[in-house]
Amino acid sequence: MSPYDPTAYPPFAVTVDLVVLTVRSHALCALAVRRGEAPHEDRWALPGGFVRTEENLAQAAARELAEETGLRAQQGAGASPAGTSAPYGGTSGAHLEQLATYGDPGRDPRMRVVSVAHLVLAPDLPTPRAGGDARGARWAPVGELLDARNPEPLAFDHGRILADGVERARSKIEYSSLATAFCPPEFTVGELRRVYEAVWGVALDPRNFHRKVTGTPGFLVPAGGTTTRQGGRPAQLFRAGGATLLNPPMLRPEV
Amino acid sequence: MSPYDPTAYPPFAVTVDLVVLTVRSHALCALAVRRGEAPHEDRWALPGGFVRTEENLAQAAARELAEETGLRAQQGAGASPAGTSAPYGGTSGAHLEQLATYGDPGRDPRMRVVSVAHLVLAPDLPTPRAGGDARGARWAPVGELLDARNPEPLAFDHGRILADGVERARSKIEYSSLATAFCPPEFTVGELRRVYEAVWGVALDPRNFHRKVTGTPGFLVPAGGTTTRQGGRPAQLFRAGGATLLNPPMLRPEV
DNA sequence: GATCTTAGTCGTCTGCCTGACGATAAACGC
DNA sequence: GCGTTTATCGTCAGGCAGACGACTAAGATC
Repeated sequence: MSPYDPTAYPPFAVTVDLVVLTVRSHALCALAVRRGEAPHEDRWALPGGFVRTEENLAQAAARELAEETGLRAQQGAGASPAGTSAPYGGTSGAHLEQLATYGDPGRDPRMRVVSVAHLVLAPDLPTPRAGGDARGARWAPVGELLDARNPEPLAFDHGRILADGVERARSKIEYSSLATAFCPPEFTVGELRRVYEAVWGVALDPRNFHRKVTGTPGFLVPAGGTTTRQGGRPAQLFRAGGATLLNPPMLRPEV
Repeated sequence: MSPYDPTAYPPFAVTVDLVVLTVRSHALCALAVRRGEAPHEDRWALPGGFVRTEENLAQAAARELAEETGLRAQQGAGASPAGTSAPYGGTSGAHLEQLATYGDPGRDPRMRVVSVAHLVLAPDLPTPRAGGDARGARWAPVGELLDARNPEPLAFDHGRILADGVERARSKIEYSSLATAFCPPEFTVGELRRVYEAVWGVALDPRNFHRKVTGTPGFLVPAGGTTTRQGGRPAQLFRAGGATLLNPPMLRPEV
């Protein structure tokens, strides 16, 4: 077979962009970096970078994630649309799954760039160092980043990508146990509830929530201790169980 | 701003591949084409092709779809992961949404190719003509294409892509009204039920199904006639209503 | 040390939805 | 007419979620 004629197809650059979500102080936050180079120099954007020749898409996303946050990724089913979380028992890894691909001709003024966005769900982390070509990095509440009146909207089409990632996270914690990816290895029912409340932006009944999560087989396993770090009566500590799919799902209240 | 230095990133080719699903004679079928050129010449594959410079990903998918089937696509929310169907009132267009992106380094022996797979749901169509560089085209039951004992498995990683697309379709008709995309503009409750049965590969209770779909506001609107094309008592004809999300969802029986 | 505040946990009740049917209706072929 | 096929309406029991009462156990405050 002869080598493929490179004039027969248009050349593209392929990047990965990351929507890294976490919950801190009762708000859903995303990782944003301040760009250190053109285009959109000095504007906030999602972390990301070019895919290298020898790596696949998930590896590129994991590499960028490690470079920006030091997080090891627990990959879901890779490119699989219904990316299920790999079984794990409370390591400090974050959940990583492919989100969607964005390739409009004008989205990057330099050249034709196709970006494969990935979604990362991580427990609360310290403020990241600015890595690589970024001038700064911060956790920003998604409501603020997506606010149409924000004087510093995200660069490129990253606002759209972030919105898609947030919507994916919101719907996915309904029918999977992925909300535990926002929690430390051991957590209480109340902490898990505050994750749902922050991601959905609603208040949930503590009693019904407790009944639901403790009554779903395989969702939570007791870790054997208690904590009072939230104040009030000591709460039992749990670890994420092996179950990945919630059936019946956790219902998101209407409006 | 100076033009971007093309030596600073590795060049990729970007393609779209299509998982085109339909229901014919009670079986979920996918469109397969016989390749007319290397690599994998004469093997069955999913339809697809290179993305052109001036078009976005959804446009490329719609163009390939038209070239292979003559179908006009009703695009969902494009790259949006929760691609919702555009509102429409019974045209002959098919549903199109982005599925996932596949970019392992060795997936195409010619060069580094990143493929943005799209999912198309279409009503029953005549056997397509072989378009472009294909030697042939056919509707094949997905169970047959994905059977590990099939002596003619799909080329490249198209088996994996097809499996992901089928799983997406199976889960999506649970909580959306997308099953109507498999039906002609006017259809009966029984025809819709046979779509669910073919996609899920299960038998559903006609009485409970009827109660569910007619009781969900906005799912179906009466078209004002009846038909006996399925034999038996005449059935009311319906059109797809405006609702896209089914809440509560249609439950897929276990096992 | 009594009391207040904050959370966590266990129960109860009611309404909605689903699954498993029975029964009836309206066409067709013989 | 009679059996067959498909559509459509009803009934009933069980499961689950929302609303909410009651009790428990820690730290904070007076």
